[in-house]
Amino acid sequence: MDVHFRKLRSRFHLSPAEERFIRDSVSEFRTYPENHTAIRAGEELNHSTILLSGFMGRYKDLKSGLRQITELSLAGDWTDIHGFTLKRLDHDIGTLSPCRVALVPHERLQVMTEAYPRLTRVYWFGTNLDAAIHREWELSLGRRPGIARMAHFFCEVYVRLDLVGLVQAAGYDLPINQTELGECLGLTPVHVNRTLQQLRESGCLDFRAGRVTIYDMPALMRVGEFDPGYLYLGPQPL
Amino acid sequence: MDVHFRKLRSRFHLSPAEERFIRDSVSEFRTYPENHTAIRAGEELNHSTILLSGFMGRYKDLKSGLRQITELSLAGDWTDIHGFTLKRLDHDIGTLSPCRVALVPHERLQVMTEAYPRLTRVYWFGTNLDAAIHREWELSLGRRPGIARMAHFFCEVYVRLDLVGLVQAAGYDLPINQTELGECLGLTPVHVNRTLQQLRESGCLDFRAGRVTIYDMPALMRVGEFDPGYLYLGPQPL
DNA sequence: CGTGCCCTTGAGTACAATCAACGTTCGTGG
DNA sequence: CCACGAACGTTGATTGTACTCAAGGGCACG
Repeated sequence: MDVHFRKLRSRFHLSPAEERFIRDSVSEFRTYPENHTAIRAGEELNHSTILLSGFMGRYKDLKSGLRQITELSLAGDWTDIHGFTLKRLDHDIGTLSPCRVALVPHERLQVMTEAYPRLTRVYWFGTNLDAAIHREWELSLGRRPGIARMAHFFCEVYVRLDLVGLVQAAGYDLPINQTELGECLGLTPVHVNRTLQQLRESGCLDFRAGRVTIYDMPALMRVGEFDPGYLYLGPQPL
Repeated sequence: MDVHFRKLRSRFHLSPAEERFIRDSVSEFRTYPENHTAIRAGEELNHSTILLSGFMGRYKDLKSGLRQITELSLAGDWTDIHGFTLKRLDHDIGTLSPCRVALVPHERLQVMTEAYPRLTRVYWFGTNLDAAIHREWELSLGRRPGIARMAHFFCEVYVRLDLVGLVQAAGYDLPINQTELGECLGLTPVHVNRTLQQLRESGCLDFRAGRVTIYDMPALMRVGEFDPGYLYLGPQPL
């Protein structure tokens, strides 16, 4: 759970009572294998999930089989706290790697909204941050060319992983394949491959075998026109 | 304000006290002209806005001048309640037509989170619904071909306007031009024009002079692969 | 040592962008 | 009242980014 509080504390001060309330709210820990669908669209929900380690994603599919990942969940994130108010999701949630999660019953979140208004606002902020990430991806998918979209994506994941100490000197682990990367970027696997080669040749970045190596972050940010404002980093007023 | 409560009541029961609290929270009514930027990205916020009539949008821009509209706000919607927790936005908010709005100070929303937990959950639901719409647009922008994207868009607006009685027999008013439609769909104006012609020729729909006329809704839904599940229509558990 | 998964490459295609011009409508001012 | 300009819509020609189809290569694992 520490990774969750670490992420929270990067933006907000939490009282001991608030932190204790959340710690005491976990009803169960689980481990999921790679490529496991944890929640299916439409299914009735009575708990939400905190991702402790690994990578999960939100998936939406077309009948044609084409699939879009609409957001990546990283260690420390709620994967589905929006399910607390929505009660069923409009998308699947699945793992991209083996994952460890903590489950929190919705009754506890209900109690939270009644007894811990500040904590409620903190988590409301969290879902609004998710929406901000969705919007940035809409901009990428709608308007950025493939290479900028990809560069922007790697910048975002860099910054978000850095929040929880998962960035090392020259890069980070991202255990997904090129097809899944394409599902994030709205590109076919073949085109992902060719675009990756462009980024490699430009000397910005390498991505292979689930490992991102960044050679030139400023250049990468320039290519992706990356501005982290939408991630609301650092202490927030609230 | 009635249009706002009408939309709320389509999904939730509101107590008289809750409704009164919101009515009493409006500090000001305003009228904006067409094409007015009401909120700029990054600007510090101390109120949120309910759209009473007209059409507004959330805009994100690239340096190149390309622009993406990430969501449309319709009469009855909060345009920026996410600003309550975020305190500044990652996008501009502007009008697509002349608009009438009601402003609610953030102090009142703060009080709401402390005294009206159920109302808080209702509005939290609202921002989660916004995120669901963002996700559906990500799917459109990333994976649907232009014509399906456009058909899907017109279906969504149809359903959302219908909620507040703004759909007439054969269609609805949508006072935007082809360039703005392209900014919603991630298409250039020229391509929007050609795609519209395809929809016209197929007999599904006509869009001209700010008016959408639907000739064959089932066909339109088929073209856009539209399933309204993501709009969480009808009474919600919460 | 296959077999399957993933990555890579090549050739051809297509959807959508770009560039450029022209038409229509409408409001405004001479 | 007509001329003009601006905004918007339409069309044609051309280009290019990204997709499709197809095949081959590397590597891990049973």
